[in-house]
Amino acid sequence: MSEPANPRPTLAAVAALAGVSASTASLVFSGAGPVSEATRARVREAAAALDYAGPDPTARSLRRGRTGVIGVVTEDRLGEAFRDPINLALLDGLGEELADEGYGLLVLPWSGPAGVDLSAAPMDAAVLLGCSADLARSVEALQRRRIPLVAIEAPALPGVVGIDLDNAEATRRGATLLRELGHERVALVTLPLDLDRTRGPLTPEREAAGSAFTAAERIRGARSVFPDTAGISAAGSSVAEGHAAGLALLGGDPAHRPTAIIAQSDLLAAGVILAAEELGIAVPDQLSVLGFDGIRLDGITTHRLTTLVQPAIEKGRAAGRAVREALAGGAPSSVAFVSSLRVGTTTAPAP
Amino acid sequence: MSEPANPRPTLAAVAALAGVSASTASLVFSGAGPVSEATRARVREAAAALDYAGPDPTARSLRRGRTGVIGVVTEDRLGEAFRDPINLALLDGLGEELADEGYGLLVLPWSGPAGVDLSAAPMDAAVLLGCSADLARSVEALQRRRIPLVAIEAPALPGVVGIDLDNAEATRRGATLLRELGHERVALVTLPLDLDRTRGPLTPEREAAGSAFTAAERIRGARSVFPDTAGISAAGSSVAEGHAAGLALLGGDPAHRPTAIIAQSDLLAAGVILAAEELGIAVPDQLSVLGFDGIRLDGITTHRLTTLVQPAIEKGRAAGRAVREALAGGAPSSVAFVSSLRVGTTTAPAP
DNA sequence: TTGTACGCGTTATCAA
DNA sequence: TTGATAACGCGTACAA
Repeated sequence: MSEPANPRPTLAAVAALAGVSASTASLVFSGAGPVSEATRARVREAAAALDYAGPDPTARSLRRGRTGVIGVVTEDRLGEAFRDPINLALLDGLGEELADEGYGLLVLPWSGPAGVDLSAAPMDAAVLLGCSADLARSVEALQRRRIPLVAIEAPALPGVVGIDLDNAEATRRGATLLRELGHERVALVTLPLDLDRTRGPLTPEREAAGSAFTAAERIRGARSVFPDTAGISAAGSSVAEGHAAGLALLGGDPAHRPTAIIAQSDLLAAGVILAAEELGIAVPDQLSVLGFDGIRLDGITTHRLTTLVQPAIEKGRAAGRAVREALAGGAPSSVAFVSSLRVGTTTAPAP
Repeated sequence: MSEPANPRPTLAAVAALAGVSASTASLVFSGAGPVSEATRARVREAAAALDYAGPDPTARSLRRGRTGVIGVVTEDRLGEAFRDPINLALLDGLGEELADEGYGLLVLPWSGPAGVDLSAAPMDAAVLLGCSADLARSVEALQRRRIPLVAIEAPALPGVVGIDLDNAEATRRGATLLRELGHERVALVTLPLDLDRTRGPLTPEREAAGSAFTAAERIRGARSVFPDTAGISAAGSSVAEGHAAGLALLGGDPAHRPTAIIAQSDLLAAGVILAAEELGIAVPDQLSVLGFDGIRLDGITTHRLTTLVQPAIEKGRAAGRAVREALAGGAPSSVAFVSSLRVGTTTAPAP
């Protein structure tokens, strides 16, 4: 006398128990269409009796042609991708525009051939978060599915809505400030150049082989002011990485050591400052440090970082709105955001 | 002469073009079943000609009864939930066990009635991340769907696999250390007590009304050593919140001010230390600080925090494994993890 | 090795 | 206001 398995009841079962047709029962749950109070009550009763959870999402998706899911394609391991405050802000913005509208966000860590199969994940649209590397391949796989695609800071691609940032121009403005302060020996601490994310000195070969769009753009902006600037590419956007890069750049002969460092993120910049302090190099008197992002650095440093503030949440919102517009049948256009230079206490005239 | 719309081709269309039946074409894409090289090639060709992206995920899900999606139910706004390093570590662990197996993670921010509809999201199983509040209601909605449920640090619930932590016992061990060091005036800085997340002094009313399981357990552990300990509940797990709480607790008369503070997270503890330093209170000589979590505090503080190290990634992995086991037809059992006290440089004998 | 038949659980359309 | 019918796009017995 074993308890019978209790399989998921179907709409048909509920309808049968209520003594109505499946289509009528469907109306009760979807709310679309006129149903008499009496039958509505009977159907609800039957549903309760069977412990019916409502229409099966998969069947509904198939029938309606919509899943209510938006894919968010990230390049990294999951935790890694979301350790970047900028991506978190983006997620917040996306959430405001999408999750609050009832969409779920399907996070798809995708690095090249590994990871989730982009062509098999159920979704109505996709947002590409940090996929500048190998972007083309993932876009290709997704475009075949005829779903709207939104890419954050990626090279322009036909049929893909871009949410862009003035990475080169903004960095150029920051570099110009340093130049005006008299700096000549300037070094770079960049974001990872590619999927490998290995820390190491910038070389023409490594830069050429790099696939990270944002990093490359910011390098370009810096070089437009300091043409031959060298530096180090970090293995991630973190205080620890900035610290390591800072030690490497600042450990040498004081006469030749850089008087300013352009870091490609605020976390990297904070790490550089930490390294400088450890080495007894005063910021900003002996070393100016420029960041990028404009995030809050609670507790990490007491300096007010000079940095390029980017509208990260706005970028997420714009991406979310683009998705909604596309799903509504519209043809959203790309958006370009601009960063603003916020001068803090980490930049000063060259010593 | 407008370009005709290019609708998503179906498997049937591909089959037709290739001159085979739909079922044969299906075999080509699923790989299951023997197909001659010749027909396989013809089907692939037809698919290429039509720019076919592969079987429709939704239809496939309906037919197979699996979506390949695991829901991750979070309590907060998205960015907020992932700003907690512990949740990030959990996500990493989950990713290792699930994303690497091809599952996508569907992030569902759910706070009470608002947010995504849990009964409408397509998923094969769900992991409840920080849903101790209002847990019962979300579990109810999900259990009707007959999908496996895994809850991280939640009150035991029938039919839900628990991934638990010794929050009370671990805190008790930390508190015991403080007691042995001679501390008597001890204050708490707790995680948010409920969904409201308002910062404020602990009162019996607020504690009773609180719904956050982890916070309550850790309070319980602390009180088992210091029965009447009061304190402040933070509005989140961040350095800034810890800082604010620290200022409030330490600003008073030195003769009555606490000599030790038990913070319920490392970020809160770091904030408390910052506040103490601002007030000229030396850590650990004049104030001992205890954290919880055992995360890396790169750059935030130079102290080595005395804290309770919890195996966060392991928790995520365990949750992922439980999901896989349940999906494979097994009956995974709950797992209880233990934290270990790591004594650093932020605790010392009471002054 | 290939094709036929059927159903997965819904919802849209239309007629009653 | 309700019900019958037909898809949605695919996978899987089973038969050929």
